[in-house]
Amino acid sequence: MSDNDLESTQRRIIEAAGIMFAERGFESTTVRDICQEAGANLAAVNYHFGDKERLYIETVLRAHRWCIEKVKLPGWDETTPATQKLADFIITFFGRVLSDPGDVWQPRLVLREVLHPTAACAELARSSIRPEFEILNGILRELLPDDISEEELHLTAFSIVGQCLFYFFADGVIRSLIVADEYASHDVEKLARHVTNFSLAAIQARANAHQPAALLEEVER
Amino acid sequence: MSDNDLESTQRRIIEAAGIMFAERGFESTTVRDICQEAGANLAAVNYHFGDKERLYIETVLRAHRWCIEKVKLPGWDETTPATQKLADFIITFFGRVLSDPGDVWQPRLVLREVLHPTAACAELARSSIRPEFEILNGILRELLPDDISEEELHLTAFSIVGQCLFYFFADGVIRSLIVADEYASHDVEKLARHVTNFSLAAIQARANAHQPAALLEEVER
DNA sequence: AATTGATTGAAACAGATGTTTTAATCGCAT
DNA sequence: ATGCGATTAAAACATCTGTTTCAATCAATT
Repeated sequence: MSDNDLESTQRRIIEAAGIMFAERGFESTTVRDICQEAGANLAAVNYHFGDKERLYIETVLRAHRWCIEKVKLPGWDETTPATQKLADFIITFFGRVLSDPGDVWQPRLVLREVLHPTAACAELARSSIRPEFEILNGILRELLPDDISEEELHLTAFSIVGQCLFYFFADGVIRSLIVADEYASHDVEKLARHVTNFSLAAIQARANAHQPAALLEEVER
Repeated sequence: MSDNDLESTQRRIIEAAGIMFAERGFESTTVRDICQEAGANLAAVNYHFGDKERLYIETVLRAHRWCIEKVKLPGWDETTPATQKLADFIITFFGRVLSDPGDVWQPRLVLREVLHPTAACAELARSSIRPEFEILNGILRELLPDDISEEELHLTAFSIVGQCLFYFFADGVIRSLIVADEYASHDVEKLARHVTNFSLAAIQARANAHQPAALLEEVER
């Protein structure tokens, strides 16, 4: 009954449920499938967790704690350049997006819940995503001109996470658009490098255009 | 019984089904809900369409035809600059992504099917998305250096559509991250302008970096 | 007006799914 | 060994959902 008993029925159920919830969602996953996969009796879910929804909440909470524990940003100090922070942020983000399904299901379940919150976990979804958003905004504030509007800051942040998340939610589309070899060659480092270069180029162009922009207009007149 | 009879039961069922399929997906939408919303009898779906799946296919096919008809790229000629083509592509793409749910459900249903293809419509999803992908690749080939790799071309295309689609699939997240006024101020023109500027800046930086890159390496040695 | 085919309405059916019940079994302290 | 609480097993239950059935109704034609 210990929480750390790797062979306990609860553990096996959480593991099976996590994989299936992450892959097919709450509604499309049946209690029977979970129990069969976990090698447990049909009544085990209700006995150990009360009902299916409480099992789901428990699974999402554990997945969230797992992510906080395992997928961490590296430590920064005051000498770390903002460009490095952005690169770190993006590669960490990709670590979740591209986690192997099946083996590591926790980030996928959390991402699914964040993108399409269940009523039960809506609050967790909000509270888990906001700090990351603020970290990214902080990095971008260092990279962009001081007088940038909050709105443009947010649009820039959305552009970055949008690029990353695309590989998560459009995985099937990507697989059908490019040849198998190219798809297989996608990995965290390569994709993170592309998104970092692409975004930094756009950000630095925006930063450089800030002051000279007025001058250029003068010239054109 | 006419296909254009706006008051026919088929029409009302397709309209109700489209809205609900687009919003909640195939599995989470029940035949009973559709018929109630359409003011039709429970047996109407099976009588007019055979079964629920064939109703779904018919609804997706009509939505797809509607999109081809209504959401079109403007005409280009050989004098149209590639930057303009990219701007056109992005704003057209946003026209689908940000369509008003409820009133205009067709683009959302097609997007949903493209991102998470049902077995029944997988082929349609693939065949409808590939031409758009090739159009975007063509535009990017004009903007990027000639010797760009296919892979980098594709990654750049993914960066652009990823930014656009983010506003589609992460709508709930966005709403919870920014204040209501800012969310309400999002419209097709503004978002398309941001994504276009962001992406063009990144692309042009990449184009300019192409030749000088080797020189810079020389200098560093 | 009568007939015929298409459509609609109401009820029932069959299968799947979450939950509950009740008895059997296991682990362990006494 | 015994008794007891925790766990598991098997079956049944209740509800939901897609589908079918069959009679009633409607619309158009003769």
